[in-house]
Amino acid sequence: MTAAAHRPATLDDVARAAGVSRSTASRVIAGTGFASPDARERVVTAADQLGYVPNPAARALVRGGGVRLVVAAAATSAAVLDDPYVHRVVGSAARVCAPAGVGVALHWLPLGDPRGLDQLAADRSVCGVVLVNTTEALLDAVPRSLHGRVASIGIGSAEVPSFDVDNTAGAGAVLRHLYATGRRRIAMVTGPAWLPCSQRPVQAYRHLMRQAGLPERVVDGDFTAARGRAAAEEALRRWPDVDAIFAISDETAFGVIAGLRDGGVRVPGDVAVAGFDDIPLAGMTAPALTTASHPVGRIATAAATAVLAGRPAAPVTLFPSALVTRDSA
Amino acid sequence: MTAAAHRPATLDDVARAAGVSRSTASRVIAGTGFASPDARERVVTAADQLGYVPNPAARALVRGGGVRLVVAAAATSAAVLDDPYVHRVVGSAARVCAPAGVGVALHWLPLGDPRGLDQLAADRSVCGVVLVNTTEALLDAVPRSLHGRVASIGIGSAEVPSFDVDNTAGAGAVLRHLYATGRRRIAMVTGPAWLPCSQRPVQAYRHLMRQAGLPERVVDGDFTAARGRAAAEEALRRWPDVDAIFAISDETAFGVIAGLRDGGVRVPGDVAVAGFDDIPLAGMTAPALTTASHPVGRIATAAATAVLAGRPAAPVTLFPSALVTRDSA
DNA sequence: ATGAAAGCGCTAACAT
DNA sequence: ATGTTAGCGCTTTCAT
Repeated sequence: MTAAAHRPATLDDVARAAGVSRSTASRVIAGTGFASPDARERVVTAADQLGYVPNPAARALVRGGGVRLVVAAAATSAAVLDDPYVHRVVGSAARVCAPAGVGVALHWLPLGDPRGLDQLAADRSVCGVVLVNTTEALLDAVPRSLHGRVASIGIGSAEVPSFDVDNTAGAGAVLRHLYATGRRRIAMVTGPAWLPCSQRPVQAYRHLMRQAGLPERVVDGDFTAARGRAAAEEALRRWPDVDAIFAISDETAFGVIAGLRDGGVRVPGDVAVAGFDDIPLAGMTAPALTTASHPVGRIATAAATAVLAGRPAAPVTLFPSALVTRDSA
Repeated sequence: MTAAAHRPATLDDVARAAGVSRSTASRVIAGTGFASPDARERVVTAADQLGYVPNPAARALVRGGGVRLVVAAAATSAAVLDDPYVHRVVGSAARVCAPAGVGVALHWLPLGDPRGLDQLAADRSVCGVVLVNTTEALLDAVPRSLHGRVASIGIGSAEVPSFDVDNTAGAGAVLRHLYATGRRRIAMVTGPAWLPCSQRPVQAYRHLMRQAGLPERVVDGDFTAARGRAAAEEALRRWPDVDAIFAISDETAFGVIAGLRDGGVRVPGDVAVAGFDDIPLAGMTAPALTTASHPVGRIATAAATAVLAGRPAAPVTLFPSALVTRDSA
């Protein structure tokens, strides 16, 4: 139960203390194979008396299992390593992996050069990979040897299961809400053009606008608040009659609101603004932000769990996006 | 350079391909010991021809190094495992550890029961521990065997080096700013009472107020925006003449602003509000939040680096807190 | 049901 | 300078 031995106990210590062979001790500790009730009892007792904790590294070595799950984030720059969203994925993964004795590592995959994946595949200490900001090129670059132990938060492929929020439906709900509340000249601030999963809402937007006979007004964004601010100015300049702006991230939406304010435009009086994600602060600002909530933690957890399990997951797992109507739209 | 072998190459493969012994190959790969220029050349060539990547788990096993750095967060509930701040620490740590082949794990240490630390100490796959939300009790519970490979983000002890922002100076700067801009009835919303590092700003507050002959007005907080909102109402009720509120986290500050707004109080006209942390959104809201910026990423990076290095670090490393004056105060 | 023995991939004395 | 040898802590046939 206790015993903070200076030198951590090994399985050998346990076996010796229990008066059995290492093999027997291993069987009962790992819960595999047979052992007499008597032996089992003695091993368990010895183990927690010595404060024994199995060494996952040694275990992984012999089983060929690996001790690290790596979160590989594609991006144009290494700044992605400081991204809050990525950190949230890493945190969730770390939480899921800890009980299994698996640690999480964070790698940057330069956009044009997905060779980093080969390294990861060749590293026997890597038990699996969770892709973030996945692109088609990245998917194509996934080595065969990673099949079955890789997952994508974002788009997927035949070999790489996808875990993602239902962006299309989510964007649709936001847009429909804007329409239902009387907005007819709706602009959209997008995510980075190279990021497929951020294009989906754009497609939904274009589709819906066309269908409703409304003008399509898209300005490029990059998820940041600063860009949102600039995007608002641009929107105001190009389309003075704009009455709603849908930003593809809450950060951007807050930037848009700031930009609108700079331009003397009232929100939601003159222009409604909606975000996407529902970050914790979304409900605290003035005006409180209308947005769609996304279970990022659950998505990351599911992806990491699937990779950890090592068996092929469903090709696509979609998580619901839920409209949250507050004051800004 | 390439070669996505189906079975990842081992050191043996490299040695064989290079026509040398495993030891020689090991020496040149690990960069330790001697090797003739010729041998070195051949090993290097063979290695990258085979796409060889060393197995950190095997390496750790023989060197007794460990393959996981664990971030251990003390808290009253497991909810801490989802905390954005903790995730930020984990993310930063993961980034630092990745090149060393070390993964990061996230553990919750229940407040009253720090025995989890013994487990971590007994786990030979754990190369070190970074404590978050450190308390005195936690510090006392750090097993001797962890000494030299543990660090705290927060308070430290003789055995556990501390990496923290200079809370006292930071709070002082904020408070002085409030005073300099004419505020005289300043209230403070604290962090959780059990968290030592959140008490430091409170002490600074009390000290400064006393020194200036100003009343001390403290209301308990817990870092959340919801609590900030309630705290604002409470402050308004207890001290109708309050003219400034200093919240110990930006989230809380936004809650305070919301609460003030609920009460029909203008910010900063009637009451100035200052936060603490400078989260990304702090500059985007209306009013933009006056706060103090804290290099959380750098702190986490320093702590993880120290643990990874394994040699005793300076007892206390203080990071500067920088006042950021915006609109709210 | 249990033990003996081999080996996962690597490093580090110790020889040579 | 290089190879030989012995493990690191564990699981897993294979005998018994």
